[in-house]
Amino acid sequence: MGSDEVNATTSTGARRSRLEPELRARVAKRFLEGEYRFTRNREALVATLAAADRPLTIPEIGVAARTLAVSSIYRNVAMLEALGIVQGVVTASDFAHYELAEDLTEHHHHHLVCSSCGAVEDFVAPAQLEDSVRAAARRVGRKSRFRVERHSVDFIGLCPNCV
Amino acid sequence: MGSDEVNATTSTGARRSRLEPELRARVAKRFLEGEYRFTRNREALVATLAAADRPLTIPEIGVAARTLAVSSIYRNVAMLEALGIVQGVVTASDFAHYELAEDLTEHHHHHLVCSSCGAVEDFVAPAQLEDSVRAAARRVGRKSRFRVERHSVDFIGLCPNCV
DNA sequence: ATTTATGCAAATCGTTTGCAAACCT
DNA sequence: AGGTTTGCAAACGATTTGCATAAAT
Repeated sequence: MGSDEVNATTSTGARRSRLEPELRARVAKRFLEGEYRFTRNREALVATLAAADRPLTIPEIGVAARTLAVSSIYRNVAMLEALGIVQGVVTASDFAHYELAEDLTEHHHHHLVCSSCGAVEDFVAPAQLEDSVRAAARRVGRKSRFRVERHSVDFIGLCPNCV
Repeated sequence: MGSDEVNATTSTGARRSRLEPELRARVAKRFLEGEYRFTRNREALVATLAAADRPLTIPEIGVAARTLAVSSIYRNVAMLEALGIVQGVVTASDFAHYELAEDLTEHHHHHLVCSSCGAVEDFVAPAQLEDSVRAAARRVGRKSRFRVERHSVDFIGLCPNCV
């Protein structure tokens, strides 16, 4: 079916970069509140996600933090997600994608999802769209028992590589 | 017009119903164009999805079409997706969810996705939201090489069952 | 009669988990 | 020390696939 290649050498932004102090402090705080340790590996994982300009898969994270065992990446990503530091992005890809939570990045955005290869790109929506989405969310909250926590607006189509 | 439905039917909402003739004809046409056979099992599968008011998982489809082997459901759903009859819905659930394609249902809608249990409900968005989304989609088409085919607006949160 | 669809069971592969050694405070 | 974290390998489970049989045209 889907040839779902994740070429990890594409532009994922900076190489093994350090975490900016301010972000580092905020992440460290959440770790300590959760009574977890802020190890070098975990810092590298967060730094990798912070440096990327799009959600990354576990294999992609593994390339950037190659000292870390794959199983540990899975474990850490799950923990980071529980701590609200990382957020999963669902796509049709074989691999799950992860990105930093928005309250850490201060950068509300949405995704362009390729229906062919599952690749994900970020994009920032016009203010008008955000206003409409928020209004609709409030309305759902009024009309049903579903408690809306956040929203996602995805544009699904074909990325440049898939024509 | 005024009623955007947030139908929360019980977990197994689909009854073994027959396919309405008009829809049946349109689906059958696509099968023949694809040189596939419109078997009783496949008709039952489409009927099950048509009768549901939300995207279903493969196990849920299996309950409604219990004569069909699970592997055949997977195979048929994949084929239906390739034919554009069925559309996958990505959630955090362990199971993929599927629904009839929108050009068959004539019923454009979006989803409330439970972040806890992965359940999915349909909801119809206000016209204003749809206008904003379409405008943003056009803008993406202009500003990038990504070819937008469709969009999805999901509200993620907690369903009534998950408090 | 010939081609396609189905059922069954085995294989696949991303992800999870158990456990002993390595690590942090 | 007393705990947590890590690596390794084995386990897990949703989905896929090979092949012989059944059904459709």
